[in-house]
Amino acid sequence: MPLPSHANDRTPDRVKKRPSWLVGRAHATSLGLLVSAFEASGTGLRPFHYRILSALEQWGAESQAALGRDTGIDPSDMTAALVELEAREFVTRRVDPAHKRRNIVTITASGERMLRELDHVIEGVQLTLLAPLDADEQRQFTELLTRILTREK
Amino acid sequence: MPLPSHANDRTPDRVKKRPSWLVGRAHATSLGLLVSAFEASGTGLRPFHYRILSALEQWGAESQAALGRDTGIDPSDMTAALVELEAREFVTRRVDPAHKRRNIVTITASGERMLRELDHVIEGVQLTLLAPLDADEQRQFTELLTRILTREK
DNA sequence: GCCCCAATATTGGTTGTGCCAATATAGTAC
DNA sequence: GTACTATATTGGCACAACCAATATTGGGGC
Repeated sequence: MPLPSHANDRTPDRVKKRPSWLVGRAHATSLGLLVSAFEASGTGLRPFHYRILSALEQWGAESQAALGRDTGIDPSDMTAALVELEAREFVTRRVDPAHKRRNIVTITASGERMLRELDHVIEGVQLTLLAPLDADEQRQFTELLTRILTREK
Repeated sequence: MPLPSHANDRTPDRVKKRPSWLVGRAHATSLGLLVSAFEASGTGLRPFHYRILSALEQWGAESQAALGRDTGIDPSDMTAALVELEAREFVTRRVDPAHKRRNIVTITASGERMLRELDHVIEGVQLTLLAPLDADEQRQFTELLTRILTREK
């Protein structure tokens, strides 16, 4: 359980004011909240399962390789994740008849229900994470982050 | 070399607009820049070495345990890091005569020079990371991040 | 002063994650 | 048809954060 470590410390001034450090700490906080919330949900799933289910819900059935490209998950890790999701009947896998080397992954009705349940879990994390900011500031923060990531002026 | 992975992808909408996801991606970007910059510097040091040297420069000689509390580095990892820093003569360690179980760690003149060199490396990373934002937005971003981390309204 | 507990440094191991290599299989391009 | 590419899977590696066990040493309670 990777809780936000190094929480109440005195960090050198050189370090603690740098955006790269702040972003790293924010990530640790966010990840800690996320993992805790998923654990507390009792679903036995983790954030990357949510990414997979989200991609399937949005783009429909896909091969494992396509799914990996959509979620940034390595093919080898994808195999393991899908075995878990299939065992819990949140997805099904069948060989594509037209392309027999492909596994077509499909989300089940139960998987869609789980996705919606996880939506609430994740929304709760956003609320906690951004609680110190008012609505306007939350929008600003999100917009600035997006700009940094898309590298757009 | 943990470069920012999952860079040019199509991420599910459910995922890609959430602050927790954006923060995670920003962290990956930042970390990639940081590690690359340290590698390119040819110093053979990594970001956590910088944290250690920074703490020593700011608060003076400390025991390893105190240093660990100041930098969020586990005592066992601290030992390994200090062995490296001592081998390169950026710090010295000697047993505290008054408390023989403590190692007093001191930064050397050479270590202080290295610290200043690394300052430039890190400043370059901040410039790259925040390049999409203008000066005002950079200040806003840093302030919002700080508020989130200190949990202050 | 003495005894028990806490602090320190160290070694070694565990866990989780992201990545890569090798392989077997199957489709595609020419 | 041959050579190349894509796919799924297994296994493993590297790295970081963290934890456990140990030996040593001080400090506090009595």
